[in-house]
Amino acid sequence: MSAFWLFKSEPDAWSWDQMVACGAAGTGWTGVRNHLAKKQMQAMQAGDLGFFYHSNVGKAVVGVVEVIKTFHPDPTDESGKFGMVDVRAVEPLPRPVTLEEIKADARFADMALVTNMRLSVQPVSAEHWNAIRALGGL
DNA sequence: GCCAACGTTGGC
DNA sequence: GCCAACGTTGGC
Repeated sequence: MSAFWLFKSEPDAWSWDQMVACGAAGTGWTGVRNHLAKKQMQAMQAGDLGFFYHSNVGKAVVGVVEVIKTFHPDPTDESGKFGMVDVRAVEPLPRPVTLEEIKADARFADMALVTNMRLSVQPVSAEHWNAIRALGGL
């Protein structure tokens, strides 16, 4: 059974539009320098789906991505300690789901986005996945 | 731009 | 191996 994830990115650094521009070939999710986030990526399988979340500017889930390559070295990591997965854009949410909405909804009280907001790559339960998709109009 | 939360580093 | 200092993230 495949799992669900959430990838955070500051749109100034890497935006959904840039993700879409990479097309089916996707791109490496570089730059993760956190061991807990690394652990999440090591658990990912090709075909797993994730939300693309814009932090800081927008603060909303804006799209769906698919993991297309499992954990492998991150060329931007000089220490060699971390790594990345490759992801591609699948589809945008017709209506972005904002952090404000997620925080206001009791269903998401135990979601990592709320309880551990600083984790940049996090797992999402099937319940949360379906609820946010529905809020986003998918 | 500020600051709280949290992770990491480095001295002991 | 502990813990204080420091750096970074990210909401506000």
